[in-house]
Amino acid sequence: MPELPEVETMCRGIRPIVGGIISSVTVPKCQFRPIQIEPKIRTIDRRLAGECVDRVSRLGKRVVVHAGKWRLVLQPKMTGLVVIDSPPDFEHVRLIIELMGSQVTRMMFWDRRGLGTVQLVTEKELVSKIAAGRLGPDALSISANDFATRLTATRRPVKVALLDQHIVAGVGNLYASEVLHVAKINPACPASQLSKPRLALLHQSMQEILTTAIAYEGSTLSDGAYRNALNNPGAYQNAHRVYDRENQLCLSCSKSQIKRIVQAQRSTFYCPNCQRR
DNA sequence: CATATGTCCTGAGAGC
DNA sequence: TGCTCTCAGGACATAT
Repeated sequence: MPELPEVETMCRGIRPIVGGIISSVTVPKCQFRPIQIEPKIRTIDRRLAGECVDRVSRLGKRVVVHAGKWRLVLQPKMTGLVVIDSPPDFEHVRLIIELMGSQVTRMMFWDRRGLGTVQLVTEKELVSKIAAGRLGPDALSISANDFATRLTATRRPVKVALLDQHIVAGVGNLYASEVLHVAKINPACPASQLSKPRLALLHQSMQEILTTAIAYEGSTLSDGAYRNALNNPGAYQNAHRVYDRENQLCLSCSKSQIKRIVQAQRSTFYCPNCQRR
């Protein structure tokens, strides 16, 4: 479940490709259903071959590789990884970029479940097709005021609102639970009913947790799927206070057990004592 | 328009 | 042991 911290770690991990000249972009033979790639791989290869990788950036939960006028947009979704040279295995490698003249000569998109996508677009299309109307401001840089305005515009439960990328981009299921626990806010509380001080605290908790999780290189869960670009696990899972801790004692109050509920068909974990309505 | 639900996919783990 | 079933959730499509 790569979310903002995991995707940011991937971006940082593949930065050594910057300065390299792309020699080829290919899809390896694969026993699984191919992932969604737009346009056809042959077109992508033709357009990118010979282009220099100028920069790598993150757009919400997507990795963007800048090469000349082109933007290669990699969306890991559930189990996708962007790695330099050491994927967890080779059977789930979905895309290979070969490079010349950079510190590293290969970058791969690996995806076990194959829900991830790859798109090649121009800067203009990056905005019109992907960012505009689909992605709110980035969770790391959104101001407290903007965050409060956007979040309180919906009556949905605050946990569900945090997952909506139109409102704020980058928060996913795991960090939404973590952030609400630190801010001591009940996940079922309608976003529109949050008080000013609570919104300010939520904003602060969100940015603190995401920043810390980046420093820890993200969370690797029990399935072990998430890895950084060098195939090493993250460390933030050791700092989780509620996620995947159902029936375990709350680390803050030591009085209640962590509860799991389902909201919008996703698990939410919270402490009924610390996060009262 | 706002909100809710269904869908895609593979592999891990539960239960029999 | 080996089978079948359920579940994990990001983001979009479709329904209400």
